[in-house]
Amino acid sequence: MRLTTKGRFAVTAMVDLAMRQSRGPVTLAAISERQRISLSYLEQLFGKLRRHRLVSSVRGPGGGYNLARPMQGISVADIICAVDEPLDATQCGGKENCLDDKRCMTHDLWATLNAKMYDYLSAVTLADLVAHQNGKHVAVLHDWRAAEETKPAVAVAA
Amino acid sequence: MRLTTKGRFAVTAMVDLAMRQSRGPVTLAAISERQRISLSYLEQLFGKLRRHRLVSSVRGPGGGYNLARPMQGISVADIICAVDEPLDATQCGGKENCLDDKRCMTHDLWATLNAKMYDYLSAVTLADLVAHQNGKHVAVLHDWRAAEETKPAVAVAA
DNA sequence: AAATACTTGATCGAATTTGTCGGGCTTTGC
DNA sequence: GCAAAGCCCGACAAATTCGATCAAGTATTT
Repeated sequence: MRLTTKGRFAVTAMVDLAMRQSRGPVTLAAISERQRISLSYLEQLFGKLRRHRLVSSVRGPGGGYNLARPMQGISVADIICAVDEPLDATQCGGKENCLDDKRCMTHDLWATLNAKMYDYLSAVTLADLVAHQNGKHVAVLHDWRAAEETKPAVAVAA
Repeated sequence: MRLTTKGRFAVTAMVDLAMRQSRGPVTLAAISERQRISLSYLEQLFGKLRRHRLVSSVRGPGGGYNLARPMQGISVADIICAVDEPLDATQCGGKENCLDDKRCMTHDLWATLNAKMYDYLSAVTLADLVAHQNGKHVAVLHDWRAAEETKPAVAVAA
């Protein structure tokens, strides 16, 4: 799972959409203005989001986009995967013949790390982000890590 | 914090280095061959890693690179930050005047999410990855999330 | 029913980033 | 001095990012 500005834009736009869709379809032009994202870019992003069934569109005046599911059912990981499609490319191509002998170090390494990132981002839903945005306390966004007893060798100062 | 293939390459190379540096300096040519990363690219990467004091170099025959600190003190986040320098660019430029009224949604949103990713990747050290590579069980790479009682609203099926 | 405004949908293009190749230079052990 | 290595640079293709323009669909108005 890659984590780029593209995914950020998509998540930002989706949060904006989630916060307003109670008042009917939301236009990309409005999101573009509020979030300062180029309209053209949003169009591409929402094209992918629509093809991945995360949003549905209503054309014509008064139209715009709606969430395809309740926002409790849409995770950050869903959004990022939708816009960042080519999610694999572990450089070995997913096969195991990546290196001479056994499967390359990279493969297992990143598979593990990727799974962790994915786990976390799957646990954060649009509803969580909207609640956080409204000043509420959201568990996933604060005490996600285990208590002290499972904390590993702590990282060095950044 | 961005998460791109560049960072992956750097981490892979650093794990390779960590696994062999007990036998003295490791040459980029050797890493290049083992990990199938272009030598020139490795040079660029290690240039940054050296400038960020994560590795030190020894010139001349028999030379190569060493870790600048023990591998327990080098986190994945350190490596990624070193090679991905322009880490900010939250599109609002770090200021708070990014949107009309209050600081833009994006800012706070990604600051939070970023901090989580960073926290996690800071907790994983080169030593952890090497141990995992050697088939040992490493806590951070498995049960990182809190026990059931703190688990938040669970994510939807992917 | 036709015109029109609004909004999605698709295609193209420039700018940036990735990753590779090649060369030349410097340091240093032999 | 020679060869092994780091170091630095510029050129390059490929992929990604970001933006602009045009085409198509639909509700409202006339």
